[in-house]
Amino acid sequence: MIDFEKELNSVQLEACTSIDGPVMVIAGPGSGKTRVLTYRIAYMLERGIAPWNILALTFTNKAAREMKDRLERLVGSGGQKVWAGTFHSIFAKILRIESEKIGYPSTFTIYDTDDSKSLINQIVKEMNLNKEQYTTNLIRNRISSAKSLLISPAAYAADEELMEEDRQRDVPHLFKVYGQYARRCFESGVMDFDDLLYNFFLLLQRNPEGVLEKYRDKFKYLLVDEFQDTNYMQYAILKKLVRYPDSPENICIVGDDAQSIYAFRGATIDNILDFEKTFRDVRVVKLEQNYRSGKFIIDAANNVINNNTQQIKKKIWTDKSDNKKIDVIRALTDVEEARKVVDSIFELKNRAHLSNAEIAILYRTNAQSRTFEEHLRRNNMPYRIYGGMSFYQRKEVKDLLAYFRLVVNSNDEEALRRVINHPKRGIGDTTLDKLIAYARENKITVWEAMDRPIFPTRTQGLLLEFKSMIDQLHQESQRVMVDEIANKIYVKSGLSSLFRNDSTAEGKSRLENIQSLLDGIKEYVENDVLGEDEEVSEKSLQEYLQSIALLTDQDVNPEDKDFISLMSIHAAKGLEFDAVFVTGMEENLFPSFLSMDSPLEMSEERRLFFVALTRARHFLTLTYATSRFKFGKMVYYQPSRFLDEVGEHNLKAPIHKPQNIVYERQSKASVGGNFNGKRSAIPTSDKFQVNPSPTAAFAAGQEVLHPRFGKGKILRIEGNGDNRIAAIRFTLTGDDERKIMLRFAKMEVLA
DNA sequence: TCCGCATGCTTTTTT
DNA sequence: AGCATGCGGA
Repeated sequence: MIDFEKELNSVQLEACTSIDGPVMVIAGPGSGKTRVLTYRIAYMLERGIAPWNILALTFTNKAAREMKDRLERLVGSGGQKVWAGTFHSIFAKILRIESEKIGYPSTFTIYDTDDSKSLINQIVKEMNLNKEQYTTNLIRNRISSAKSLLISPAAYAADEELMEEDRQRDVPHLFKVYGQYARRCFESGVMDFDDLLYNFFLLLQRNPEGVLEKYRDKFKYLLVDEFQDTNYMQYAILKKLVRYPDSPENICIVGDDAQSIYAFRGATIDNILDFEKTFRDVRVVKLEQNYRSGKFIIDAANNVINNNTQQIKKKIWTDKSDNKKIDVIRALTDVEEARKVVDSIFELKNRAHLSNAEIAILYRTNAQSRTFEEHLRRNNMPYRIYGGMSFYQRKEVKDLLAYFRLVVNSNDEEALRRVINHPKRGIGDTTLDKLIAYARENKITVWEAMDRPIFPTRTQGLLLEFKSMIDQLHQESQRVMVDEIANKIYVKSGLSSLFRNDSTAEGKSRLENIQSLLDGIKEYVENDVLGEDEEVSEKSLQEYLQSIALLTDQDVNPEDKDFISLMSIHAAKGLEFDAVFVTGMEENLFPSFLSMDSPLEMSEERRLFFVALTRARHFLTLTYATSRFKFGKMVYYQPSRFLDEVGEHNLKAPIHKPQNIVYERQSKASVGGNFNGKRSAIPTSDKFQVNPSPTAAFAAGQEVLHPRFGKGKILRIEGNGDNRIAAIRFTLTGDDERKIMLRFAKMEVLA
């Protein structure tokens, strides 16, 4: 029996025991959020709720694992039966069971970001579009944003506003790329990361009585962690599961609007605001007591976040007497910054006896890790960089995995393209292009095209040889254990002899990586991790692939645990360390130059800084350099505005302000391109805070505020009923007028 | 078809 | 400064 009253403070207790009906827990940093989540589940189990009726969703595998571990410690093995995992992994698991209902094979494979990009490039090439305009990232971001707003290719093409945006960006045919991309994924039996959510939504949408009812009935209690990071689509899925006539609406969302740092990825704070409106009688619990950081850190964090206007009112506080002030280190260059940080780490270790594992170096962009890495290595200090290339993204690992994928799902086009001529077997680009073109013309998959007699005998022979090898392996994979088939694929593919004949240093390290991949598979097979549910128990190659497709580098556990952590602030969310260095505190770097002319993006940067500050338990150091190398060139920087917001009384010493330096104005890159992306004077993401007025309220002559275009004047109104269109002249956009469909627009009448 | 070298481009943040 | 891409030669 757990003594809930003893182990929780009164607010935490309330959050844990209010298990019926909708609950919103606003949890400040370090307020015992994970504790609440796990104790809440434990409480439910004690009350006799079956573990398989509980669904707990997180964003990262790490958070899910931590929740499961702590739950197990609390309630024993019964906790394993709770459905706890990331949005992506849980939905993937269900999709695998129900895939046929949306026309997918149960053997569907998953495209990672690189595969998606590669397919997009392929399509752009096939459509003869100019790739200077149709850049991969732009297209990918647009497609991804569309999906997270549940906009299908057809709906995209029909959406005048999106089409207008694409014309503005000089990519009027983007909708066709989206259509082709979606079709190709579907026909290849693959899903990208977004599809795992998007298709799950479709699954529920299209099968109201079969599937939707089943899962509504199954998941009687929902818990959602980091709710502030959910996007429209994720929230829509949650509502599907919880909102229906006579639903008990047992959903508990946990989040903190002050820690919302993924708006760029489509996460929207509106979800938190909407939650209270959508669900009736929401019980709101605010966890404000911080058990993590010293009082100067807490005060600094509060000072910083108070510079943001829009937020749910709360103030984090601590009763800790920790009296260590925040240190600020100024350096002349990025190299000196790294040196001083390393010096400071030495000092901390000596003076406060910290172990490496209790120290973290954080930065805004991953590129900044390099100098720190060099200095740490030079000083023989163990470190680990998160957010670089994950193990599974290494070329040699991906190559072998691509073979696995092809064996599981022979229609996986990207896997095929990757391995068909690796190792070299005389099937070059020309052949491959022809094959793909033929498949498209005849509306068959590339795999099916391979045994059509369209090539000279020699090429045909090579193709057939390859095809029958994969076919054979596929047959075998049905009978044999995963580790055995994995080894067989490694040998039969020719990769094994390729590596064995490579005696260079890189070759050796590649071989080591392959070996540890194969070892990992063996471990996977032997490790009898019970599936969360009896429905999925048999271990297939497909299941293995699915389990690793969703892993990030944070999920690979190193042998030696005592290392200094280097990571982006985004990656640090949810973590805490005794000593934290927040580096690169410079204007245009943090806050990023990309956020400079948008108040909304600036507040996100500030929330990011808030997250950075609150990672620290005792020692917090902010560092900045007045110059650093960028693309081989020296660039000068000014100290970040955020340094001033911390409050001087929280600092060990006042900030040294450099004088008489001419700062270079940075230019903006024109990449980006999700709906939050930006380019030219016309913003493409919401930049203005708007209180939408009802559609009927608009009339000619009014001054209005549009979330993206800013202030404008309504020249006239055209059409009527649902199709009323306002012709508006916006100050910002510079053109004569813009037509806005009032039914969709979220505009506010100002005067 | 394959390999080597020159060129130009990069930088948010990530499940 | 480093990496991917593209082009030309074998």
